[in-house]
Amino acid sequence: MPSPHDPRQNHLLAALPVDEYAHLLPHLELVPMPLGTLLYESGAKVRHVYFPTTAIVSLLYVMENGSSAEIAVVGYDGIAGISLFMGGESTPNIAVVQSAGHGYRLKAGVLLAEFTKGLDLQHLLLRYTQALITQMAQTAVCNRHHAVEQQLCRWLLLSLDRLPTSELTMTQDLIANMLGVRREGVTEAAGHLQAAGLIHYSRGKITVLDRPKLEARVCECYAVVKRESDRLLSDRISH
Amino acid sequence: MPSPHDPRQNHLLAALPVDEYAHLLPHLELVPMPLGTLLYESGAKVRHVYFPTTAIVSLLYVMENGSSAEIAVVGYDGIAGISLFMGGESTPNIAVVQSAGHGYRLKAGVLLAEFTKGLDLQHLLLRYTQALITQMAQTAVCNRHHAVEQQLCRWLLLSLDRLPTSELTMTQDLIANMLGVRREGVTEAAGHLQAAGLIHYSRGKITVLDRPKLEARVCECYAVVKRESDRLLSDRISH
DNA sequence: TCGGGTATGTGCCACAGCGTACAGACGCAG
DNA sequence: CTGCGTCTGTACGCTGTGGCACATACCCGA
Repeated sequence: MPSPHDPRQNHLLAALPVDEYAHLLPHLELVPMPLGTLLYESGAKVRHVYFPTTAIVSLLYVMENGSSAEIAVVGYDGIAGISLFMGGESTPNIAVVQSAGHGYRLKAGVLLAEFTKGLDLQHLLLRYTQALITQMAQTAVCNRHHAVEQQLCRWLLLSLDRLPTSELTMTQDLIANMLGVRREGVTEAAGHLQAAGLIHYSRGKITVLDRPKLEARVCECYAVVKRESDRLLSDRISH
Repeated sequence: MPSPHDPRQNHLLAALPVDEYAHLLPHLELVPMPLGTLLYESGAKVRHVYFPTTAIVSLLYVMENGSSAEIAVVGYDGIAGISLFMGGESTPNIAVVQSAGHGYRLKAGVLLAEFTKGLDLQHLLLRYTQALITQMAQTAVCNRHHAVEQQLCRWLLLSLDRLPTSELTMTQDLIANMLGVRREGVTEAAGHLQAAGLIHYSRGKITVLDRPKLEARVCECYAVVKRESDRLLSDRISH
């Protein structure tokens, strides 16, 4: 009988060849990741990296005045803590659990040792980092040019892609913090989407009813990120 | 008598230990980089990487409707073409010369071979990439929360940091394309700065008269990027 | 069952930025 | 010196979003 938890639910771990995976496996520690957990603080040294399986992690920048903006989002497709192997050990951003679930964590030293060998893990993590860079770049573009409603669509789709069901637990207030807009703006945009029958929500539960229509309404940013992620992280790793 | 052109004007090349630098040196090709040169197209395979010395390169995303937004800027502090060693070979962005000058380019294969050895060059490029990530993330934040005038200040300071003089050749129209705003918005913001005696400009020449006051008026984004770049790329590389 | 906290809906005003149009101002080529 | 193209300045209305205030709806626990 298979365990409900398996590190290979994370796509990066799943893409590793068996021998490299075997090196990491004894060190992978299953951790619950409840909503709101702070994985990294701004400027703090990274002690563990996290491979989410069912949780979703949000990378945020918090401004001096307290308002915030989401930079990128990480789910079972990725890893939180790239500054470790990029060599900086910390970033000015924070990482917060946006959707509760589980993940596997690894002590910094273990990952670094394996990364330094320069084998498949390194290639994989660097390609993933490039996908993350694309996501950040597109976030910048979207923040510049697109309306709140479109950004909400993008955000919903990015979350949906990282969840097993089409229901997400997330208040409008939290979404507003992620997007860096007013809560009322989210209320209004979500009202439109609900009126059009694309979603249903009530008190922190959002259900996506019609994903195709959502994709029809989103800005090009979503597709750019999706296409690039698929390209970079198709299971066949090309060297 | 020293040549006016020296690869070590580029800080990444300058930070390399002599033996690794020696491997690259025979392959480094001095190239003029006139204003507007397209170094990479969206999705095109990277054939060369560029180490600017006196030129400045802008990484842009161009939307389907033709409008654009700057993602990050690269000068003598960096390298254009990170997708090569990150493993993706291409990105959805373009790279354009924003300020004319020179740089050294290297064939993709040469850089990749040296990068794969996993020595100082690799560490250096990855740390630089992290600095670039910070710049992108902060661009996203700035686009979300800050006014055009502050973004103009940030843009001027980022450019100034990568130039030898305090004069930049750049029409307001071009700046507007970079920032992804209207030309009139730049005119207005620049008018304020000129009235306050911070800058002087006329027909494509902008002279910064009072940098300290410019730094006083810029949003926190500039300092975040600067601090992180300095931290990651101080000449002593820590392993 | 009732109360209090939380989540959502709505309205109002202010204003920055967009789209558009057009008027100077400057510089270079002829 | 003249004319034309380019760059910069200014004005107008419009809309999306921010800041604020408050009303309603829902849930959970006492």
